[in-house]
Amino acid sequence: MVRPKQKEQHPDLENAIKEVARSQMIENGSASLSLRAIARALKITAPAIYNYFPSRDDLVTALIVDAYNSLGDALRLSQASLQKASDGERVFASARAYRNWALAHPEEYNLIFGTPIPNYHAPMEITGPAAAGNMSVLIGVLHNAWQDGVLKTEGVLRSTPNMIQAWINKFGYEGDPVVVQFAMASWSQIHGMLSLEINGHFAAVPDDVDVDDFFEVEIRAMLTRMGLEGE
Amino acid sequence: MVRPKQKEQHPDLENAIKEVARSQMIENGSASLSLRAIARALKITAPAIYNYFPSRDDLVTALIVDAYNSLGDALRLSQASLQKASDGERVFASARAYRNWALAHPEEYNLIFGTPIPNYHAPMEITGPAAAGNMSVLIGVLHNAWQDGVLKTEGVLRSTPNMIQAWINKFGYEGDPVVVQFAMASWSQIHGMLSLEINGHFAAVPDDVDVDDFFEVEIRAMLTRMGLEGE
DNA sequence: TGTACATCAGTGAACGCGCGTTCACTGATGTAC
DNA sequence: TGTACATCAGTGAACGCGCGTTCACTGATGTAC
Repeated sequence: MVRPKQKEQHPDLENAIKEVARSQMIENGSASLSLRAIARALKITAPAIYNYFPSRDDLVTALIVDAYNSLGDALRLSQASLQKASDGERVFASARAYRNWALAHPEEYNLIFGTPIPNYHAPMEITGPAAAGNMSVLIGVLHNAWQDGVLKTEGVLRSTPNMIQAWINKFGYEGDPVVVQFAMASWSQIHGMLSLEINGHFAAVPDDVDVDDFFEVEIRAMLTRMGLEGE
Repeated sequence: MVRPKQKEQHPDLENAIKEVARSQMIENGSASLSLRAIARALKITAPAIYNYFPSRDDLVTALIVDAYNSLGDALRLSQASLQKASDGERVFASARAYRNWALAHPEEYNLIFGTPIPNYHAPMEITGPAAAGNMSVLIGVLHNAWQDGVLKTEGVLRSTPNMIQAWINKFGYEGDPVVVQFAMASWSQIHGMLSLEINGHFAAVPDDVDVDDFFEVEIRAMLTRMGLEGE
């Protein structure tokens, strides 16, 4: 067999590897990601991948970081076009962007937030900041609302500092801790709905169900709680 | 090597297999469950397992059903001792029971609600009813509150029927659909917090964080929304 | 009570498979002259 | 412009491993007489 010309079939093999890895995660789940299967799909041999990633785990880490950044981009993009919008609209937009990203990239969403991959341990010094970056977008939006004085901070049940303060100590935030609390709460709620939706727990037949409206209603209720009515 | 006396080392091998499977899931994650590893731990040979489970998938299915039932037992147990409690207290108790079960059985929780195991497809006719059974406990608690007339049903944002009605059509419920909506919403919120907590997303150092109070506050806010104040 | 026998849970070898990773290599490419 | 050469991306064989599953078997057990 004639050897194919180098760099012609795959002008950017590193990204091609990640692309194929992503599409194989969609088919078989992220836990069964295989270097040999990726190589087969790209019509190269498995050892060639080692020119780009030192090991399978490094490829997984790269995919995780990409996923965090991709989600972060989507969140930031949702805010970019809303300079004149109300704070409530901004929160709503970020929630929708979060969901739309997750629905468009379910396997990457599970890769980040789902059951950890067996025998893989994410290096916290790499994935930690990437994760916190996304959290910061949500906190930022709520922080704006707080600065605008529209966030409901009085008569609100507050967590004792445990978890909230731990986050602040680690990643830093100057402002009312209730902003972080609300961010965590909103995140939890959004994640809960998405996790159940993506993995088909809202109905016996996964494709049978339209969750859009349920999501909208729940986000609206969340906004009400935070004093950010309407849109 | 002398053959060990049958039925002496493992008087109930079927359950021993499931026990070992559960403990191996805790160590390595449910996705890497292996018949050979289970056999090794039990000091039997792998084919012996086939006397109890026709295939690996059937073992997984049995574990899933067990997990659903175990969770369901915990939920029902939380209600059994509360005959004279308020509706709010009952909802609170079920939420706490849900969380306590999940924290005590994180890998089983992920097995049920986390990323699906690669190359395994749950038979819906078996796992569907098991899942719905647990949902019914939560619906039942809220249904009681509704019958008592304390559930907030006026001025509440309601989902258009899509998803809620699909559930009702499938599993049946006679009463205000808002009860099912609230059940789904509460479930989502609880699941969101637990999924993030169990998989270590609330802090860079998983064991560093006490989520108890955060959980309590969020459940309280949820109760407020549903009109089920106090405890 | 003692003996012959059927049962069937568990064995051990084997099947075909896919995996991550290593290694010496090769040959297309781009560069230096 | 043409030629010699260094580079290094990708190859192909091999490593040791674990997996689910099948199969004919064996021998401890409990039962029937």
